Amino acid sequence: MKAKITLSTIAEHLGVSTATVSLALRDSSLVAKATREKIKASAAELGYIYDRRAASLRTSRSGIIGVLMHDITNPFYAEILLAIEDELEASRRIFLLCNHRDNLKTQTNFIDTLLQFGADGVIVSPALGTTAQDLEKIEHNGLPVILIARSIEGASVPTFRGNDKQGIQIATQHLIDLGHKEIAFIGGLRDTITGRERSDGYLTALNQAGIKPDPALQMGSQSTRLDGYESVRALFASGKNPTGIVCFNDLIALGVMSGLRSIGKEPGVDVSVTGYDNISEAEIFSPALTTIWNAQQEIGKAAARAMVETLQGGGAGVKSIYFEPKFVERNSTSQI
Amino acid sequence: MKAKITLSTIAEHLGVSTATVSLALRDSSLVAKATREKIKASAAELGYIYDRRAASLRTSRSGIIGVLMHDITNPFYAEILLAIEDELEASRRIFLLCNHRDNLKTQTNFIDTLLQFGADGVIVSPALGTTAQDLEKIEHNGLPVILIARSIEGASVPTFRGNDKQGIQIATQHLIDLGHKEIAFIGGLRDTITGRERSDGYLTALNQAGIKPDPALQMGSQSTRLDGYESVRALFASGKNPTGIVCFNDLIALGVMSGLRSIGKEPGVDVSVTGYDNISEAEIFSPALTTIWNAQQEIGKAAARAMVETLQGGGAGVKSIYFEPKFVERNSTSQI
DNA sequence: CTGAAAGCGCTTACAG
DNA sequence: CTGAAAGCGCTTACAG
Repeated sequence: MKAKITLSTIAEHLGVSTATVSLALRDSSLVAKATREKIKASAAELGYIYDRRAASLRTSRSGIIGVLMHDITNPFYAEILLAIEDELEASRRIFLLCNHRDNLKTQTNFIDTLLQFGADGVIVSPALGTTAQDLEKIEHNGLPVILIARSIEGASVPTFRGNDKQGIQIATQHLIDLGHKEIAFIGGLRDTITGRERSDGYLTALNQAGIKPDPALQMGSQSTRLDGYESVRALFASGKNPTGIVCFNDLIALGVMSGLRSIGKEPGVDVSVTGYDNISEAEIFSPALTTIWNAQQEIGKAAARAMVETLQGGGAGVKSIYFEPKFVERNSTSQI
Repeated sequence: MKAKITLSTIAEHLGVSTATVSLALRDSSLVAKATREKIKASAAELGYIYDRRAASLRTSRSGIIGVLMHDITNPFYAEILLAIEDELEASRRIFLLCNHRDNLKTQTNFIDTLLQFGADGVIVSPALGTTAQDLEKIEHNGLPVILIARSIEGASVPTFRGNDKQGIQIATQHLIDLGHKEIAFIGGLRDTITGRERSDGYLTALNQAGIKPDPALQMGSQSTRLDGYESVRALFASGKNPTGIVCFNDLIALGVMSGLRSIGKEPGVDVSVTGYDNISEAEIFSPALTTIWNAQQEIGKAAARAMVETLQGGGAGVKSIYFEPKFVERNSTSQI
């Protein structure tokens, strides 16, 4: 371990001031080109490491964007994250990631940490139970907030997500068009906005088709493969025999298809299954999953852009966007 | 947005010094209990936010641990991460995560960022092409390094991973014991240490059984579901007809099983498939995957503990561990 | 084009 | 038990 190299080390080394070194390293035209080159060369040679803590303390800008998500192991969020990453990279900002798994305490702790590090802004897919006041607290401390995937009632922050009710309605209608009458809806927590809206879309489609919804066919849960697997097994074990299943998301659908196989039913043949999101795996599963694209790439890109714009002072122009879902038909659904 | 509340705001407010406030907020017994209480109450009331940049600048400790991984969407790494998270939480440290996707440049950039923020240490699953010198550069800047999942030749840093050669040998032997003779090996990059060791384990088992390895049955690749899916389809399309497939990891195996189905072959019946890692999904896929447990929970826990120990000055006692793989038999393999 | 000086918000000897 | 003062490593007016 070596002694720390700072601006003054370089300044002394070359007989200039730290102000000059600081400006030169940021390539300011205030410093003569020759001096700049000399300083940069010296910095590289000495192995100088820029101290962001000091700089951030002085400027009160940190270049940090906090990103909070439910579950990065869910490809839907991973794909949003990729898009954010691509977008922020161009702006030379870095992001701190928190996987809160719908735990409000984890979310709160992380936000406190962001505040302590002087983060510039936060993009958040809010944990269950997040209130408009929670978001106001962040904004009150000077950080712009942007919501993705879930909206919060009463919050006046830009929000980027899909039109969930419409999306699930399309999926349900697709099964109805194929002749299905006993259609289950599996996954999603009813106390989230997405859970409610998707449930709504399902019920609306059934009602429009004159099918009476059966509460025993509606099973809420978290949204992992395991939840789908267990729910569908429980459903059939309870004596129900739906021929179509609308799933809250693709992960649930993949779990449901595995669960169906485990009880001797072939998905796409014996039971039709729809997903939601269109994660990349949907295409390569067998049977390939009929699903609804949930605009994850667009959501990530729009959120990151809106954040950068806001930080550059153009936040007034940022508007919430509800992306149109797109239907993707594959092999997991068929005529009854 | 309010004016910033600092130690001096509180100090002025109560007519004490900032030194006293600083000590009181960290609950130092140097400050009278009554004073402490008063200060804490005032801090809470004013909405004081501790400035870690300033503190870290002063103490040159940041409480940040960097964690670098190939791919957090791979549950193997996600499960390691969970274990690290649990362990670090207890020590009041936070971690910064980087998903480098085997891109050396992404890794380098992130490490530079860590250095700039004055991180205390780094736990890394190194990107392809990382050298012992790269790690030395980090240590040279005062950060202890701990490796997980992959080791680096010539590096003298603590490493926590499984015994890969042995693990794959067990899987291959299992297929041999079931009577398979045409056994493929799919996935993994041969230029990584894990890729080489697992390939080695496969070849060793075949050789011991007197089976001549066929190069056309060995397909290296990245390690996603999609890679498994495409590889197995290409393999059968090329005219080969293995009855058993040893996969580099579980994700590959899941992709392979989907790929088999897509060409009309039933995994576990027509073709036996083994995985590696034992991620949670292995158990709920249909057929449930026969695989090798790769100690991910243990790896994460050991790495985080070793890091905390090192930072507390007990690093001399930290030794590398190669965890024993465990065979888990399920339904994706059967007698030929 | 370059330098001297102040200050961001902490913590830590040191003095009393 | 409490306070005054220095200093961590930057950046930014300001002066020349």
